[in-house]
Amino acid sequence: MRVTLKDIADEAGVSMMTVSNVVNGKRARVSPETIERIQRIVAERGYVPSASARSLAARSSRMIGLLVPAADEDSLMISPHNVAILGQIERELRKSGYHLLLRGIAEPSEVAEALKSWSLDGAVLLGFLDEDLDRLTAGAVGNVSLLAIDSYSTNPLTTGVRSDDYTGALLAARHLLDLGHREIIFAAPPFSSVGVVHQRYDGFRAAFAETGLMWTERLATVETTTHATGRELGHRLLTEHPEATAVFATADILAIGIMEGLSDSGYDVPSDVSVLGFDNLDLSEYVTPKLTTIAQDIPQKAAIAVRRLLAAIEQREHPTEAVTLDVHLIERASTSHPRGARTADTGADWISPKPS
Amino acid sequence: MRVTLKDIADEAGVSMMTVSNVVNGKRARVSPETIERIQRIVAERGYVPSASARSLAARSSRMIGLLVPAADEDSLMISPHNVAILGQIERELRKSGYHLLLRGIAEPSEVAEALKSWSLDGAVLLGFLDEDLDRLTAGAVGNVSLLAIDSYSTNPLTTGVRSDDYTGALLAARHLLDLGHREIIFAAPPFSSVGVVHQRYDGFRAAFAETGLMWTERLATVETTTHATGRELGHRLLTEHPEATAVFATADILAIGIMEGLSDSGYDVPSDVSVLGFDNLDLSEYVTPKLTTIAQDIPQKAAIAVRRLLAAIEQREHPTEAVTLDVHLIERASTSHPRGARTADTGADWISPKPS
DNA sequence: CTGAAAGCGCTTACAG
DNA sequence: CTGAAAGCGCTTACAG
Repeated sequence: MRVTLKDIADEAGVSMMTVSNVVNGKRARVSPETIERIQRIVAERGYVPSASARSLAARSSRMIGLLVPAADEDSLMISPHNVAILGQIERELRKSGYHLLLRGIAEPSEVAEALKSWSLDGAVLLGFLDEDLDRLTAGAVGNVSLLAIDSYSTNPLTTGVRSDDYTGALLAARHLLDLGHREIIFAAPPFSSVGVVHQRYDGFRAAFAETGLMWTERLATVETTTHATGRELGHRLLTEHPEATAVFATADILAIGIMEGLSDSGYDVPSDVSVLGFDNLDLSEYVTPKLTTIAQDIPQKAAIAVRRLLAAIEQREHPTEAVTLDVHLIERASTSHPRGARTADTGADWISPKPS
Repeated sequence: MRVTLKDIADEAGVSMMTVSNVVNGKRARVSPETIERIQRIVAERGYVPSASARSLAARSSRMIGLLVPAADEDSLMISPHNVAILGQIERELRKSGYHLLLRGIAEPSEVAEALKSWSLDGAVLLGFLDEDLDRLTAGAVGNVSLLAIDSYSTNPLTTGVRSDDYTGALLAARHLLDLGHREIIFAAPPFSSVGVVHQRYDGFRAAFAETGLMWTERLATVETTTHATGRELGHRLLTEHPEATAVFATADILAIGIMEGLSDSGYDVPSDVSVLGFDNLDLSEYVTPKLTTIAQDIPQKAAIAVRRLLAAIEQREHPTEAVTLDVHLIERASTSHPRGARTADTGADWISPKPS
């Protein structure tokens, strides 16, 4: 039923080895005529090599794992940012003749399991916290290449590829400072001393330091980075921080939730409070007002990640230097100069909203 | 280096077969003590079976392909709707011990190629047009189960799982008719006589028929279902259809673009034009005004798809009856009664919008 | 309840 | 430039 190497070899009157060489593009070892004849037969018979057999014999699968966090009973929570990454990663792998195994990871041991089970040549870790990386890579075999997206971990088993989070936050804070804001809230999920959010925290504070100002610690913490928690934060923001005139949120989706929460509570963005995000999701242009944010080059991030991973795999070398990609500010309508006074009664001293 | 079945067998003093039976849960054939001893050794040694070897020997991979359209040089275009589906599919497969190969399909032949190469047990086709399904499944081998999401194709090789698109559009049109609208535009990508959009077209017209009204054919066609094309449509909508008071768009993302285009052109939604979408994306609650839309149960759609696919695989039967899932209307702020007169000057005869 | 043998479809040295 | 043989790590009948 299935067409095999042997079938092709028999029909072509050559050995399996020769067919194998042709199929795998090792043409130096075969005469041109033989190559052509074999290729014709392959096409005619619709021969497709068995990836399992190849993996088994060659100890390499040409398959890469894309590992993402998954609570045990939950669906994969793929953020809009990570969807874009995923799509690009698949494309880059496909272009290079690799396949992609998508796998949700509920427990650390599952990383090693996936790696071993399918003899994966490598894996991309997407969406994990740096704090968890060591535990996750614990059982990884020596010869698989691991790459973590958005990681600042110094874990020697993984390479990191990320945007310049420090500079992004610096640009964000600078923008708000330039507009005249002084009381700026840093809205973020809980963060430790390592990782993306901490970098943004550092960059944010650095902007104050530059200008000689002191940043009064105004952290607003959300449990998770979602629209819902952002909205909730928006509701209580000016109650808890009545002096605030601006918010920098570490993600667009969070910023958008905050804008809605503020709006619910009768505040206007940006005239009462400026809001600035991070990611430049498509979504940030769909909301009202359009979100000022920090843009990362997501396709480039994914492309570089794949290229580095494949380089490591194919040359059997493990580059450990991380890569950091540029970011820039995109100014839209959610930030403006601060007002002197503020009132929760939007009807009072009414300011003409931008035509929506 | 790698721990194999044989290693475990040797250490346990039994045959490979016995270990294989234990690992695969065929416990009826092994004594309890042996089972326990083997399981202990497996855990100690960190034995993970080789999926390639198993696939090769068993002619079944326990791997399912998730096949999505991909232009050759493009990244996977995964719509928000399909992201949700993807996450759920991965979860359901994982729960059942299957793995997921994610693959972009640029040419029809790649479907058969992916299927054969990895000896996939089955595949889910996500995001393809019904028109293309026959061509895509052409080279599919007999024993793989194929399932198409959102398909009305009668292709005998595939099962379809979809939402009740006809009823969804019916509910949408009824809602607008009930509000008093008569001049309603049907905004959609180009569609043929089969498939999701056509179903919605039929349901839409059926609502008019119910009430004894005639629907004057007011089709507004967009090239693709995206925010950008929607916005563009919004710009020209009332120029091309000055009598229109409402729009039903076949997707939320399109509806949201249309709202923005209308707004750009100085029209107010819903007081000038009501807009109604389809999908109930998270996004539909983030925009202003919040979008009235038709909700589908996406997790259920994915879960049922996987369950049916696995049932077909494990029982070696090919159910061909398609499944249709319920939908319902979610009324938010983008629809309201039509106005008698209309003017591009939103300030004119102002109607109080629903509190957002 | 347990085992020995054949075979799944390839690739990898090693020869010539 | 081409080939014969061994082996990758499993499962599948078939025996006992």
